[in-house]
Amino acid sequence: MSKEQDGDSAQGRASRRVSIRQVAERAGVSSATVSRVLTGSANVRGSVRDRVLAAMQELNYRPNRLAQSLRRQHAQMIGIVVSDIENPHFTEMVRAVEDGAFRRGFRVLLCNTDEDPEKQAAYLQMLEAERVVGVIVSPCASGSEEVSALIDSGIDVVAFDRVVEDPRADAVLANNFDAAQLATNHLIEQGHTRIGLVGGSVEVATGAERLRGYQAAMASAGLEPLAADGGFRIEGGELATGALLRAYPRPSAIVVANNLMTIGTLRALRAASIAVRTEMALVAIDDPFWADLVEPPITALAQPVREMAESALTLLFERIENNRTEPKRISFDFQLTVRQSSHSLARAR
Amino acid sequence: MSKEQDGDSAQGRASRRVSIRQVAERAGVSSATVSRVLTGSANVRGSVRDRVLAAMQELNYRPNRLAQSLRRQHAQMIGIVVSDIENPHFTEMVRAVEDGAFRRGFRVLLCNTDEDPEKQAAYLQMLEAERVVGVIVSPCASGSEEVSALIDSGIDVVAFDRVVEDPRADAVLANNFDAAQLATNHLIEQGHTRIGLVGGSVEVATGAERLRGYQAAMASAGLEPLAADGGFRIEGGELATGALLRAYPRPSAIVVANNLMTIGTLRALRAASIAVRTEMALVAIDDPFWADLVEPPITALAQPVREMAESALTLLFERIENNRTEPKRISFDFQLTVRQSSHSLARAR
DNA sequence: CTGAAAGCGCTTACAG
DNA sequence: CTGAAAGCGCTTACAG
Repeated sequence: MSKEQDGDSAQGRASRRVSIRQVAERAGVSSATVSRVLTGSANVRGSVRDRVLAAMQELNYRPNRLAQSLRRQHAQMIGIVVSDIENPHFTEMVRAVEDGAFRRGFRVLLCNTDEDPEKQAAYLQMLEAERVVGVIVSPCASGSEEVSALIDSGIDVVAFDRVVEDPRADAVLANNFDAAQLATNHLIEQGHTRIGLVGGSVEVATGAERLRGYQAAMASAGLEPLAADGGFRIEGGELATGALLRAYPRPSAIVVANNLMTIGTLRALRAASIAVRTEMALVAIDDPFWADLVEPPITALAQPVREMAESALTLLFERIENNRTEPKRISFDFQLTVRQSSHSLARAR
Repeated sequence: MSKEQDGDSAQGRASRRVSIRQVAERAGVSSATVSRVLTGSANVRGSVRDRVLAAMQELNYRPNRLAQSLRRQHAQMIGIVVSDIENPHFTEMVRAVEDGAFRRGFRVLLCNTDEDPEKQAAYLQMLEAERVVGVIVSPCASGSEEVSALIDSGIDVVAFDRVVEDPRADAVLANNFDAAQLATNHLIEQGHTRIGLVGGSVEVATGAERLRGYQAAMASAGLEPLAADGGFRIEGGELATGALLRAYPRPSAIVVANNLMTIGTLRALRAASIAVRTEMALVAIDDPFWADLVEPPITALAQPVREMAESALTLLFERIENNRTEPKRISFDFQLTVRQSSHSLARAR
């Protein structure tokens, strides 16, 4: 009822938005004062403040972020650029980033690139036009130009998973080389000698590093490497696994370089009626939630994605709020969880 | 090199942004004209247009979305409000929405509510302040006030999965009653008579509808219903399954009302050393990508999430671009995929 | 087809 | 502590 009494009651679609000005009028102060109580930046006399607050309430005032942002020269937003949010690795990362951003009063603009350099470029430029304060990006090949433009224009960027060329950016990385080496060594310790790799794209840094870690482990054990490229995707993993199965002698164990390809590998194995564990040992890099749901549960190397995401946010806000400028790079270790898919060859017999 | 020649070469962090004004000066036209070539809204003489374009190029001009949006009174953005993007159902939905929004030149603001009414309220108000053009929301209990405020202020909303109270909103729904009924009937046809339900929260419409569908199927077969509330979450599903297992006589089949709870059910069954299929038949509502990865593969009812998301976008843009005002409501059927987890009782013996 | 001018709704030195 | 005023970078009637 009280709502309806207001002179210019706001109902229906085309209702006039109430701005700082009408609040000021009703409270009998200047719009500058209203703005001051809004931002809490300057001191305002208690009684005046109360009048303003009351006026806001009565008029159902909502600040206009667009105006605030234009005035402040940036939006209270960060951009997240990932290749595909349907990859559980990024789903988790995005979830953690969203959470931390919300707590800090920032919104999140979601950008999927599909590993497409053009889409990435479009999104990066868009983020610049949108004047976000920062972006967390897991860059696909190239795109270094747009990243530099972003930084040039004063937007902070932290690279996630993969480095960007611009040395001014921060980076949160995982020790991919170590992970692949660890995975491979684990299988070697179980007595395997014919160990294949379903690897990711070597054009992507993570793919190349995981390949090298695998190769290093094989080399120092005096074993012959056997790698196929699965391009980090489900179908690729399926095809790559098929290729490994056709090798002679057929490997007795496989390291799979990410969670998506692991799905492909499981499919290929099922299609070929090859039993995981008894006929083919498996270690997966990435430890998605379904790794212990499948039968047998999969031995996996987990990245501390949540921690990594929080670290990325921390890095970002150190720049935004504390004006840090010297770039930082943080690396995280994977953690091996041994489940049933990687067995000792001895015991399997 | 040519970049460096510009009088006020823009380098380093604090570089002055180039605006429409400097472009206008360099091209020897008014800023109005620059704006016109920018928007493409009005005709501009060819030669003038070329001069402007050239000036933009030379100065590396980037339009300021913040200013555009303030002037136009809305941001080229839509908001997506879901309970949790880590639920594969929403992951897929968000992915599809992002895709369609990008194609239409819109950005996506991601909002996770965690089913928390306060967080949802905060996000809904934020979306209003941000002046997005529309929001797709899978609302948690309540929140109807903020939704109405959104619509009052001219922002279009379409409800996803669950209806909102405000009759002005569009809705994209799934036939939850039918799905649960179908799932239950499938198990009845296999000869099961003791069929439990791991249900979702009844405060949520989808939870209540799925429960009713289950109850209807049981009733018309003259069977006694046995339902436990799993709250649509993994742990809840685990607990609810535990409760069903303690019932006497123990059910020989379970319908699980969403994908998260199915994970919980699988865990509970494993913990109790009860074999899926031979000792406990299973039908899951939702068909996540891992449903055919587990052993045995799970019989599941899939929602056409992608289609539903596209439908939601279509609805939204009908309002935004074609000014449709009468509300629409679209329903989608689930599709049953029979896999190995639901067996005929006869054959199992 | 083009320009001068007003204005979107805020914030923030600058005075007092 | 408070107000008048300028300005963030655009767009869009209004004239011509």
